[in-house]
Amino acid sequence: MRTIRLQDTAGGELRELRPRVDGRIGIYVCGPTVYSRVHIGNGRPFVVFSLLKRFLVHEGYDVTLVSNLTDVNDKIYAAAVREGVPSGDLAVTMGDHYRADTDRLGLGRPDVEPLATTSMPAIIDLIADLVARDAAYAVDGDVYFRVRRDDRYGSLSHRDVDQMDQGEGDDAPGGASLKEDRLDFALWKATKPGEDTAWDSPWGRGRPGWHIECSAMAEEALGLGIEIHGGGNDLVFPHHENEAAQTRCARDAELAAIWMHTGMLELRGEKMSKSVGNVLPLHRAIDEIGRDALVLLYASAHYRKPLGFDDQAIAGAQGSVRRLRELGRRIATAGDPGAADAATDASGRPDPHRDAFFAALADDFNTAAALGHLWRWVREANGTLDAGSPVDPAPLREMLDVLALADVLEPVDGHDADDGPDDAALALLAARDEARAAKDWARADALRDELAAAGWTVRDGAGGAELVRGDR
RNA sequence: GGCACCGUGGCGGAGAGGCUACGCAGCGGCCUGCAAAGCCGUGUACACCGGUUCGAAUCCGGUCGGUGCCUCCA
Repeated sequence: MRTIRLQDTAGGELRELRPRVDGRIGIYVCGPTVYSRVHIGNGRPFVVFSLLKRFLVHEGYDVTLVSNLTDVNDKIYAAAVREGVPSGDLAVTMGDHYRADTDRLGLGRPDVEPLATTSMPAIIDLIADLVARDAAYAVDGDVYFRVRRDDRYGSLSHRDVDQMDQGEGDDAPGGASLKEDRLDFALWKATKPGEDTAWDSPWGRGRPGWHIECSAMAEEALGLGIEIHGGGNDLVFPHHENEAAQTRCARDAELAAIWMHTGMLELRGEKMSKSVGNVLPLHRAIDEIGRDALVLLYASAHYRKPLGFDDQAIAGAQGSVRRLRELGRRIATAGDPGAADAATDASGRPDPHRDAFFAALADDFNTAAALGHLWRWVREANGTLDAGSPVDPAPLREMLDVLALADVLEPVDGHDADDGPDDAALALLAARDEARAAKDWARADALRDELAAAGWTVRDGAGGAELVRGDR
């Protein structure tokens, strides 16, 4: 196993990944609040942590990826009222959409996907523990977390509690606050008129606050000191700060060893978010861009950096996928060079590009740098093929597999069953061969145009002409 | 205002004191009847101004511009 280092938001520096139990890694990622279809910005953590899991599995770890769905919350109530449906129904519908949309990414599912609504016992227990420890207090059916009780509050997001306190703004727009301190936040909220779901608790009927559910679900699924806790960097404060504080005060232990945060997607230099209105829904992105190009696009930037999404970037990713496909096709037609170990080339030498690829991933999961090495491999392979030698695709497949892109090497190219040229196309090709033999270039070119219209690209090679599926 | 961070060639995007990735697009060449594909080559790229250094895109200071969070947000 390689030494793997990841940037920890709390420490602000690279931290070595050290499993609590040898060979086992737990990852908890904050998933979406299911009140509408997810967009490609929401998709980034899903992709990043799914790919990270693939990499860790490749490295020999037994990985458990847990990602929750927040299915009770103000936004869901509001959206349900707008649409005139029960909030529980809306959450179920949108949860189903979320799973279906992310399924289409082809990255598999997280191992566990807990729901807030089915985690109530753990949530209530955790709140009760906080109350018992005096880190939380109940008022009129609400329960609040006593922020100043946690002397390390602010350590994750690098904020000073006293400075936070100086901010302005109204605390409770609708009325007087029940909080002892304006920094305190709700663990449990008494049910209000207009809210159509509520659960019994020692403090009365109500529902959990947003932050507490993650502390409870994460601990329930993975225990304390989770190797990696992740999410978008817009969750650092207050969500993750609060999660960390809750667990710390309830358990005298840290919830996570490494806090990993993904950067925002940007459209025209602005964060993509529903409130800005510049969103591209994930399912539409998959339709329009293509699953492979989309995954490649996510992988093309380091996960912590902002990633610009524009037409040229999308076209670039699509072009890259085409090149990969083309190489896969060339390798397949060139024949089997004899199986070699994935870590060595066909002649038994170590494969430096493959090694550099995985080393880059071990260094703060730098998929962008890793791709750079993959492309060098691609270029060399093409050169080998140009020279007439076969190429062993095993190292390439190994690299692409970690990025969930190995399917581009499949000769069948996608899901169409009707692979292979039909008789009509083959007849046109034969006619063109004749015309070429007769040096009737005009006729040969006309036949090539006909083939193109039928969706076939003619490729003249040393072994004669062949037909390749044209680009859309 | 506070905290975190960013400004790299047409676009995307690595890197982080000397070796100036990579992809897409462009241009030139090889190959080809012509193309396509591939290969080779190619671009005054590191916001600006100072400083440190033998040497800075990389370090320090400042300036300008931008982003995120500080309220729900991946």
